[in-house]
Amino acid sequence: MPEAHGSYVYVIKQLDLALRPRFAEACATEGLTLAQYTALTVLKRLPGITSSELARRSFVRAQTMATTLDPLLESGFVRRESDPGHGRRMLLFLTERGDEVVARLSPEIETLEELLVSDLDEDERSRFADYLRRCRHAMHEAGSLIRANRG
Amino acid sequence: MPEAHGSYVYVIKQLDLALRPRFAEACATEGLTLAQYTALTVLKRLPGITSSELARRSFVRAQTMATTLDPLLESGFVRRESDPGHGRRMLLFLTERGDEVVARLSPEIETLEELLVSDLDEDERSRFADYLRRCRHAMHEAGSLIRANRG
DNA sequence: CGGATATCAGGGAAACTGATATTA
DNA sequence: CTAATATCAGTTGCCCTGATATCC
Repeated sequence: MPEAHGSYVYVIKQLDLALRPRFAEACATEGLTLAQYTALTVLKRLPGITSSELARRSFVRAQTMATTLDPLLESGFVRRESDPGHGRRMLLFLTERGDEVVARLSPEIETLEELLVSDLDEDERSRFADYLRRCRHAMHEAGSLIRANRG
Repeated sequence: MPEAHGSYVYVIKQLDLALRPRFAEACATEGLTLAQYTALTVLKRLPGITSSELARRSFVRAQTMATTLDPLLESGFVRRESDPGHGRRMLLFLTERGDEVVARLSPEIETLEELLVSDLDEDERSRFADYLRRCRHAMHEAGSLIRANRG
């Protein structure tokens, strides 16, 4: 009877805050920050992506993604190749070590996921995951306030 | 067929990132930061709460909430009263101006909420809101890594 | 004493804006 | 010329840890 609907934004922000310290703690066991781990998982799904495209998909600016990637390139978790046929583009790939570190972190992340949805049954979890993705899709469609440089 | 379930954590982080700039932009029209607006809305629902309790409900530390509240006290959006019967506790209340500023921002936040769930029908929105709250509840129950000082 | 509150001080991850060189 | 990429530099919001004084 109070605020029956709405306040999705507010609760999502709260959930992000609640998850962040545990998520970051897990990542830290492998010397990764939260943003770095997230970039690695996207790169695992989309090998050969550019840094700018990775930024768009992650809802951040190209400059932000570049600083996230720098330590990953130095550590050898990610490697770059020049795009043949495009002199400026650099294509990104997970290295074997990068793939391994993501794999090592999976169990801990799984545990955190399980904690998050521990009050939901199987059907609810499926729907929840579906809703989350459709919301993300809507935000992508809505068009980036996040264009190239100097929006 | 790929990662059918799981990755809630990752998608929630993405949604938070996607919403943040728009959310912050709306708040900025009234000179508020995101964290400040969020604190005001909680205070509206729970008048007479302490700063520490507000921090717990917001999944942040007491020190963090204190710095969020400082400008709100200075601006006169929030006022404090000594807890009668407890010499140290300070009870927090929204002022009339604080209530007004939240009201003025409501339409813009509503628009953002609508954008977020624009791909979901009415039933799905209800369920989504329910799932989000139950996840938040689970995280609260899980017990704060966030205790008093010096965890 | 321990537990919780309030508060001072400093640090860090991660986003931002602005500007520039290069290339399709 | 325009759009997009990559990258250099500085800024900011906002979380953290550590420490201290007060109060039940």
